[in-house]
Amino acid sequence: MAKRRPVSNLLGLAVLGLLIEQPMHPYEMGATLRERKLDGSFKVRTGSLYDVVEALQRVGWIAADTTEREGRRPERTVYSLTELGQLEFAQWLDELVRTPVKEYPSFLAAVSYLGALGRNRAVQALQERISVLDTEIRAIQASQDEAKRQQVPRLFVIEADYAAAMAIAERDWCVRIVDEMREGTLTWPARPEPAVSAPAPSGQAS
Amino acid sequence: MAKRRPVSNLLGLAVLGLLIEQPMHPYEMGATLRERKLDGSFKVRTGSLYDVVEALQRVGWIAADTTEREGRRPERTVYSLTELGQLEFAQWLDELVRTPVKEYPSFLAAVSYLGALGRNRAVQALQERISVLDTEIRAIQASQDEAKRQQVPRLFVIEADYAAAMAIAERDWCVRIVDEMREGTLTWPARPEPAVSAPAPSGQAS
DNA sequence: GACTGGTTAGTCGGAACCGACTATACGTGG
DNA sequence: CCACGTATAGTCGGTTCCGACTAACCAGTC
Repeated sequence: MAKRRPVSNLLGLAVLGLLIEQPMHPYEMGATLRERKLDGSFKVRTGSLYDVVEALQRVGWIAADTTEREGRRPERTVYSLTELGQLEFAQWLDELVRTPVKEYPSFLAAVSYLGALGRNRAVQALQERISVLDTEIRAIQASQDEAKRQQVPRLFVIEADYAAAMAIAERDWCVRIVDEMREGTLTWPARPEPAVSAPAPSGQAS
Repeated sequence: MAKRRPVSNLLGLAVLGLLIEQPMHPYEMGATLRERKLDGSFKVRTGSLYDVVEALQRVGWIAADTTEREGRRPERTVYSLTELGQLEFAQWLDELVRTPVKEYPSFLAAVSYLGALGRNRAVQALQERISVLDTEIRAIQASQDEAKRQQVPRLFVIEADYAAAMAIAERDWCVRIVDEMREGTLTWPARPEPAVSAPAPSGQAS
């Protein structure tokens, strides 16, 4: 099998992406990511940023350029992309697009135990989620409209498009489930608590 | 603000959910989760399991019951749900359903830099993803049909329903984007490399 | 001209996470 | 009847992650 990717933190991908344009020091990367709203796609944390930069340097995808210092402020180490890093960036990206990775969103976990909430509570909680999602969706769409008005090329805000599509799909699913619960299509098992699947005829507890 | 949840690992939710039915030792929890296919919703790792169980015990949501031992095999510590744990379980669940949490799926990250792949490579990679997703979707639907044939109540396999809905939405989005790229609705910026958003008329780099 | 709040830049230690490992028991085919 | 694979049950140590902290500088302002 292919050896595991040496830098797994996706923030590393963001770093490589930034360094394509120009050399930067870590703090600037963080600031730039926030400016461009990419902190909605990448979990930008100061600590992780410095760790990931070091890791990228260790494997030779980026290299420390200069270590400037203004006055007596802490040093700023500027990094730039190596040729290897450039190749690996494209490959990493390609692989991320090609191959879906198994992830564990918390709503999936919650849905797995939805039965344990009981019908009424489940319906109420789902309705609340729906209304929150609606708000989020409208916010994304508003910012998309704004981008369009400013003639930002769609490719530059395509991640918001994706985010909106997913949020809408989730909202629709919730709506469908709530409807089914209310119409009685989706029924609760006899006893409200257990989520056992097989009654297991051979008792083996003490 | 509300104090941060003392046990954040979602595997803890799964543990609580299992202990509602009956006391168990950690290894059995892992096995049971796998049997019930809940390892598709929760990231079940031996190490994490024991860590999370200890954490749950520390905060008093579960309690160590007995410490049995058969022959000279390692001890099995059996845990059971406390009353507090029962309440917290429902509350946690409720909150997870009510409130969407910001997450960072890797495809969102990839999409954020999709431009850097270049038109042709992006189209190819997306097509590959579409075909993988199609396979996954068919697999889920097959297992859903099987569950129906065995008359498993829908509530018990509802997480697969959700997973399928999300996968389909993602597939559809990818299809739409590929179409737009091919029809030329979604165009590439002049130079293929940079993903800069604002031209920033005031140069400020050294 | 000292104090306050914000920005720039980065360090550090603890918590969480997870893979690799240990060790016993069981079963079964040659 | 024993070697080998598999199931049972859990430990341990290294890496990753991240929040809280340090520390200098700047710009007002009372």
